[in-house]
Amino acid sequence: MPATSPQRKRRKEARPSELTAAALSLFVEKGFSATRLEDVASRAGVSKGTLYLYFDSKDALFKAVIQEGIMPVVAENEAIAAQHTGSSCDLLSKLLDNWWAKIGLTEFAGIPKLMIAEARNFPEVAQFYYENVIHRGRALIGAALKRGIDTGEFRQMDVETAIDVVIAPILMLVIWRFSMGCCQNHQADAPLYLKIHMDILRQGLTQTISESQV
Amino acid sequence: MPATSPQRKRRKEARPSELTAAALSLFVEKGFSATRLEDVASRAGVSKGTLYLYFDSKDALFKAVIQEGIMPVVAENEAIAAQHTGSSCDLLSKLLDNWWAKIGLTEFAGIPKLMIAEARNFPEVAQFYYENVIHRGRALIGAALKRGIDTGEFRQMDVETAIDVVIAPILMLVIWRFSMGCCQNHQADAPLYLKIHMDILRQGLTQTISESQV
DNA sequence: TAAATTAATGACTATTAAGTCATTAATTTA
DNA sequence: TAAATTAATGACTTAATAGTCATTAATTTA
Repeated sequence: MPATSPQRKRRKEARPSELTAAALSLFVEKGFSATRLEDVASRAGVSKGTLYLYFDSKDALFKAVIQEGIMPVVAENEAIAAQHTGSSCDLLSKLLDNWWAKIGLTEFAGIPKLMIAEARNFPEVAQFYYENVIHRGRALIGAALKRGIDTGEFRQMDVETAIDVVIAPILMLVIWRFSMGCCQNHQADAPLYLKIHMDILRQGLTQTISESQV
Repeated sequence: MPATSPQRKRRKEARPSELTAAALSLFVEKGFSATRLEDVASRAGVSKGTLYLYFDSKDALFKAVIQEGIMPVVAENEAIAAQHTGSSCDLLSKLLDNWWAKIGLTEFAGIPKLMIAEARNFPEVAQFYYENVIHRGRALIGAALKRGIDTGEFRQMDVETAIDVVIAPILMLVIWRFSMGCCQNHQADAPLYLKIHMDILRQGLTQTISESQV
């Protein structure tokens, strides 16, 4: 009778999510290219061979991380936008708040930096991320801006370009944290940063009385 | 009498700048880590051994690229700020214009993305870049904002945070071009983008009459 | 409980690239 | 022009790491 637990455990169901969790941590910490699959496996408590039992390649592992953790948040935001009634500025605020809670405050906040860092060297992965996250995210902001212009809440503007101006400071905040952030002692105060960004945007986007009279 | 030119040329003076030029191209194209020094050497028309004759390591080669191409532009902008008379909004515009001409429109535009991508894995390089480029650049924008607040041209704001909001869209523009840009057919229209950014900023930063009366 | 199944292993192959150094050849000096 | 100097070379060493596969052992089925 073996009093000790067996050296190997067979846990077919639990492995994939344990592996994607380990992968997320390491991808965010080291980047995609610099993460060694042996480290992912060992953090998940299995051998490298086991990892390849569940994921065909490093690319496949990464796609699983995105599918599991980020795509559901995009879907949530699409639902928020569909249901929203009220000002367009409030809608922008709501979308930002949800993204901040589910991505900005979690380990997933490291993914935008990772994508920017590795997109060119891993075009297939980049394409997947673009179609499933970026494209849909931009469409959401674009629709909110267009809605505001149509109701007269926002002034006329080139929507595609304004999307970038709206998104950029928020992206930079998380990108910074996972890159150059290590160099400065002064870490940006995120809530204050987001408030100031929304303030500048609110005043910058809003139609002034003189404009509306033209 | 050898009619053919010699197989080897000894060109001690020209090698360093030829090597940094080749390095810049490849660093920007592939990233720091993924660039092979053998490729840098061969693009510069020499062997790998020769590269090591002039630069002790990959890190040293990168530092030379920054020192030669980016630090002079930072110095130019410091001079522009020191000499400026006129509105603070115009000063911001001038600084942006010079940066755009010397960095944004050249191969150096790829460096911000590179730094963000590799800072964590190459902390020594990141520290060098932070001290010599980022810190000085932020100080310039911060001084311009403070000047505007002091004269009453801009409203009261947290300067450190506002610096980020001012810089972020411009950084994202070049970061995008060298990363996810490959995924979308619609390349952002840079001049239009910069104009819209300055417009939103102008209105977003400016003190309104109601605020000044408080 | 014996046989069949399959989850898990880790040694192995193949490849890539940083950095070294003994050798070679262009150029300068005597 | 012969000797001394030094710029340039590229084969070599060393160290990673993605992905494979024959073997092992936990679990299920008969």
